[in-house]
Amino acid sequence: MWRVTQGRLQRASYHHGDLANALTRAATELARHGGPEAVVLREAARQVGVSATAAYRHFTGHGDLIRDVKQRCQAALAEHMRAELAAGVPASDPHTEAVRHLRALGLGYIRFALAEPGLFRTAFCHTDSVPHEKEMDRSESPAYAILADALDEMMRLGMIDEDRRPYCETVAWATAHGLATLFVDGPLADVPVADREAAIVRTLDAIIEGICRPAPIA
Amino acid sequence: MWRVTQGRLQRASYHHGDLANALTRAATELARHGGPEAVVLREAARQVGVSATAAYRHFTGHGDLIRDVKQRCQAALAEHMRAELAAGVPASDPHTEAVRHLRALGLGYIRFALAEPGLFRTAFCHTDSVPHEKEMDRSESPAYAILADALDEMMRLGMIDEDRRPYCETVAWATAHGLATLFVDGPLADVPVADREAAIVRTLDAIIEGICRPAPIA
DNA sequence: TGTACATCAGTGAACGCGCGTTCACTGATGTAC
DNA sequence: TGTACATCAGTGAACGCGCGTTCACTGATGTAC
Repeated sequence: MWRVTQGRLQRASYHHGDLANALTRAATELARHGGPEAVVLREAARQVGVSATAAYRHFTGHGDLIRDVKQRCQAALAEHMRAELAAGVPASDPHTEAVRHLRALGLGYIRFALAEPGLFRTAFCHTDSVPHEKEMDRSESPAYAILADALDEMMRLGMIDEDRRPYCETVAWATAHGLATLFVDGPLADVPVADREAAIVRTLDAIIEGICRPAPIA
Repeated sequence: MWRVTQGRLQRASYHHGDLANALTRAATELARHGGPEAVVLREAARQVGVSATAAYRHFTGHGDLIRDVKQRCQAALAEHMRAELAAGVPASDPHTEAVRHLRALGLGYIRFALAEPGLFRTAFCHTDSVPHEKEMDRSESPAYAILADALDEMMRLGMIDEDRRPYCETVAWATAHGLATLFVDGPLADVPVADREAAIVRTLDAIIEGICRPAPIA
């Protein structure tokens, strides 16, 4: 599909063959380095070595392109969480194992945000939502499913009371998300790494306790 | 300073008298309705009824203007939190009162975000940080001080162990911030109001417990 | 009390930029006969 | 096995937009004498 001519990389054929993917990939790379603002249709085309107009054969426009990029970023986040979970050592005690799951997901979330701030910001960037076109259901996200499973398991083990089970996903998600955005994007971006790490551990500890324990406070 | 001539509001004098403030106020109004992207120097000048060039007598440029707007937004958030706290009934029991403080601050944070999404997003918008110009110290924020005081009080009352006191501000902040951004900006923007309210209550409960209780979990 | 003059705070026209998008087009591909 | 032709996937030039910003300017204000 490509060949080197006079020291320059050129397309061998007039037709690209996989332009839609190539554009999305290039646009994702732009997002990686500059966040959602950097996702520019013309620049993506430039990177691929194609005229800007060519993009319109595969996307209805800029909004269509960035939607794809956003989904890739969300998928990358989910994959990172899954990997963090897989990297740990399973515990034999089911209680410990359930907590490990929760902690790994939270840590994976935050680690991804810190490692790939551009992709993270893009995954949650503000796009003019198209009301008739359905938003990706969060229950379809593999990471969300793992989280829900971990919480279900905790309930089955008696670590979470049945009446306190609802909305636990949101509790966990909000905590990880807040931590990530404050450190990546926000006012806590400048705190020293050691403090940041301590705050992350402390926060994950606190939220796990908050989810697990019954409520003895008025 | 202003008079009505032929049914149109016109400046009575060539000099405005308070243009810097007027521009910041107009720009904040833009932020209120459209978030940080809507803070456009030319539009602010238009709203005030002044040429765009006039702004450069009072701001070095667009970045300077939006920095001021951002600070206003942060101040508005802090004020909202303070008001939420003041609106509640103080409890005689110091334990209950300390918890009330924590909850009111969190609730004020989230309520502000939901009531004024544009201002909230602007308060935390990504601005090219000027390294030599010092970022506003968060300990200067009145809301942050109230939070820290509430946590100190809890420690004094024995509700928080001394060794678990550090980073509690971050724990609380992250939770409220995550909740706010997910609901305002993010993937949870479409959940029904009843679910949203329940999730908020549940999350605040959980985080307060997570902060207060000692850790019986391995 | 008046007047010259420096300074301050506005004006309007214009520039350059890069974007998303449209247009009329052309080269490549595949299919019917 | 060739060939006509519809269709697909690219091209390059151009448009309009609104922005931030600069320029040379002018009207208003205040101050020294």
